Amino acid sequence: MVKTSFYEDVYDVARQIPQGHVTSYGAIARFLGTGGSARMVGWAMNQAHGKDVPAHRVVNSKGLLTGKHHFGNNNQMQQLLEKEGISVIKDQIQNFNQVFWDPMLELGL
DNA sequence: TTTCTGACTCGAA
DNA sequence: CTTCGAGCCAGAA
Repeated sequence: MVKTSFYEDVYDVARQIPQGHVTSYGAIARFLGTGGSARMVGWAMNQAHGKDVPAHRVVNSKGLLTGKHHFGNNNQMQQLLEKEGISVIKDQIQNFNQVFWDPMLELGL
């Protein structure tokens, strides 16, 4: 795997998130080896607009839709997630541990 | 080079 | 419940 920029690594992982599943910024950050630079992942997602990156499948460690405000409408992120079979109530993903997808388990296997 | 910022995370009060 | 501080790091100006 050719390492280019931090962003491409983030996008690459995000694109591999299965439909109906989500992961956290921190999980991606740890997988990339950047450790606690979860902020960078979120920042990368900010630029993910216009790319094939399902940013709506990336939430914070609590399963909260912290970045929903960047999807345009306040409820677009939730709509997308529910469309994939994920229940979201008040920005909180239900059954979070059941829909959580850890890149370490799939890509780092 | 320095400074600032951020869709984070954890712990503490 | 809320608020705060500190750690963390890539990129832009």
